[in-house]
Amino acid sequence: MKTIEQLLESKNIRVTAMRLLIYKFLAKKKVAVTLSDIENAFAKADRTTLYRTIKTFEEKVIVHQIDDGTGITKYALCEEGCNCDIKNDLHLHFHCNNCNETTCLTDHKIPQIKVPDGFVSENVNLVVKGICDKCSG
Amino acid sequence: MKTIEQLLESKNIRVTAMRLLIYKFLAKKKVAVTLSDIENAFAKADRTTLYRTIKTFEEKVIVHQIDDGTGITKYALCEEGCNCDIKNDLHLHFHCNNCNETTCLTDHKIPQIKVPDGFVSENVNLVVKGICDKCSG
DNA sequence: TAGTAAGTGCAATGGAAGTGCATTTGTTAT
DNA sequence: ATAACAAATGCACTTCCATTGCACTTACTA
Ligand SMILES: [Mn+2]
Ligand SMILES: [Mn+2]
Ligand SMILES: [Zn+2]
Ligand SMILES: [Zn+2]
Repeated sequence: MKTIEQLLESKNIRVTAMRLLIYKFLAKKKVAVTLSDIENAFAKADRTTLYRTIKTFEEKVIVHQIDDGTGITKYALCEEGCNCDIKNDLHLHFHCNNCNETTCLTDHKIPQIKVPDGFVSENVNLVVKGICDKCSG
Repeated sequence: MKTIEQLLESKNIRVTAMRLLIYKFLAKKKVAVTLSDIENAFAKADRTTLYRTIKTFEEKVIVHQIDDGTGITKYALCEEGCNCDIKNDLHLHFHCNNCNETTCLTDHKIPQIKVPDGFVSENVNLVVKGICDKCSG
């Protein structure tokens, strides 16, 4: 089990207070977060810093981006050893129409999708919408 | 085979010049279009009119919206007898990473997706990304 | 410890989406 | 046909998220 510091160093980005805080925030959350979620959590920090931090995390494959169709991009921590950099996430995402939260279903892999002749599939984005476990209870 | 006029009337919306033009534009295109594609095609018309026309078409299930992950919503004509109103499209969409065009694969239906216990699936958005037939040739 | 590269904060921009209201156009009833 | 009404259009404005330029500060490294 790596520390966050070790993780950041292994990705060749500097360890800063802000990055540690944001990483911990993401780790604590069990659902994907928007930039404004982060802004609300760190009201004292500048938006741009938070924005660029998350972009750096994305670039270094510490988080992955999720487009759940709400029009607002969300982010969630990557699994260790994921290959978010090659393909998009192989796991699927669930967006709750009730609480509006988006969850990584990390152990639900996306099935093989057939495309017509001439088309080459490189990656697949799959978002299931419905009612999440917390809301359906 | 219905005329466009008959189609619009059957959906209880008025036949106007603009609507006919936009419908024909969509029919001519074999790929999904953005609002600004339409704006470019009808530079003389007001943006709002185009916007509201496409929203009306969407509401009346003449077009369906496609979120291909580019951040810009696209639209494409519905098939006759589709049920875009109930679930999202059952067919899948292909986004070309080369030409940036999005195609309806109308006869490629989305497979059944399993979700964990407690989650209820209502609809599914599936976008395959890669190289389209025109670009892979 | 000086120099350099990276990170942060502030201000401004841009694009897409959406709304209020006045005007025009089409439909319907007299 | 014409008045009355409803729907469609055009213009102006707004909001929200994403993104960038530049100055300043902080962290690494020779
Ligand atoms: Mn995920
Ligand atoms: Mn489609
Ligand atoms: Zn929920
Ligand atoms: Zn292509």
